[in-house]
Amino acid sequence: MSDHQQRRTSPPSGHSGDALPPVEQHAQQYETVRNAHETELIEDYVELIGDLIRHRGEARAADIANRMAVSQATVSKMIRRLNELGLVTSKPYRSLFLTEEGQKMAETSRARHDIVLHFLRALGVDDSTARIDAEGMEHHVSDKTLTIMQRFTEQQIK
Amino acid sequence: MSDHQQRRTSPPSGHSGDALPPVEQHAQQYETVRNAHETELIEDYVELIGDLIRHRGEARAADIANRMAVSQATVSKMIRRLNELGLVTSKPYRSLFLTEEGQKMAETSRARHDIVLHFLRALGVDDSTARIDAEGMEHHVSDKTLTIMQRFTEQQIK
DNA sequence: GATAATTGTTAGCCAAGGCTAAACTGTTTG
DNA sequence: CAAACAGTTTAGCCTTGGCTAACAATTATC
Ligand SMILES: [Mn+2]
Ligand SMILES: [Mn+2]
Ligand SMILES: [Mn+2]
Ligand SMILES: [Mn+2]
Repeated sequence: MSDHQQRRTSPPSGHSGDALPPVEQHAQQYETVRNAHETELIEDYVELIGDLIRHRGEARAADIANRMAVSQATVSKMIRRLNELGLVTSKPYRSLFLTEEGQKMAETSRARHDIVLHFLRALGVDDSTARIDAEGMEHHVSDKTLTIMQRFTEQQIK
Repeated sequence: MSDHQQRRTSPPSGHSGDALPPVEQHAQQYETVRNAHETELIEDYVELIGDLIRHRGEARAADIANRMAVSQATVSKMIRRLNELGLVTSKPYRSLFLTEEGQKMAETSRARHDIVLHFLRALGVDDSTARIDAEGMEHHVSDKTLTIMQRFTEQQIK
């Protein structure tokens, strides 16, 4: 008698929940998430730099490190990357500036972040929870959903 | 005349938008996101393995690779990690099983995933967009927000 | 203006999560 | 039952994004 298991057992007929999506669609879900992960940290840096400039007049590495709860070395390394990507300009030991492209990204990210944050609040989530959730969710919300969120928030306010 | 810039310039008085949150709160936003990133891939694997077992009777590495759009080598390596974490059991060249702990995680992840997906649909997002957004958002939605989403979905259905 | 404190950089380490190429095992088929 | 095929594993490579420790530059203080 063989100890091999059958290669394809039939699904236990009475299983609950939705069916699995077709392979291609399922694959696209994960791919989209992986792509978002590649850009999200960049976006958060650029957005924060923009916010610091707007609210404080300048963006310094030490402030970024404090606000992100990350070492200064990590920030320094990331700034080099942002530089290479053409998003910020920086001279050694001086504060940071956004390039045209960086400003555009900062603006877009901030707008999206705000929509998600305001949506969560309109939904009834308390401010500090909303801020935490928005920081992560923002990178995974499609433009379509963003539009719907914005409409919802406006409805609630009226 | 010195070419030094002033170290602290005052904020351009007429800046738009919300104020920056206090440093500690701001830091916590980013920390929470970083923590979520450490577990989210693990959760997706475990959840998918659970789904494959439920819907297909077994979970094989090749199926995971196809559904995740990732190489088999990547899956193989990840399975070793899941093993070390005590989430799955596996014999070489055989299909996968979830441990007690793995089953618990699969169940929790699936429940959370479903709440987010159903919420997005209730909000008016089309199915395929909702699926993509939910796959990323789920890992960044707090329990508090999850509860609110669930209530919202139930309201819409009634 | 010398010294102390703060801020920024560099070097070198690590883990996670991708990949390709090559080897190996299990299953199916002629 | 041997060969071909499909599935799995391993080795080795790469990038990202963390860290610490040591050093360098700037700014503040006496
Ligand atoms: Mn943001
Ligand atoms: Mn963010
Ligand atoms: Mn999921
Ligand atoms: Mn997911």
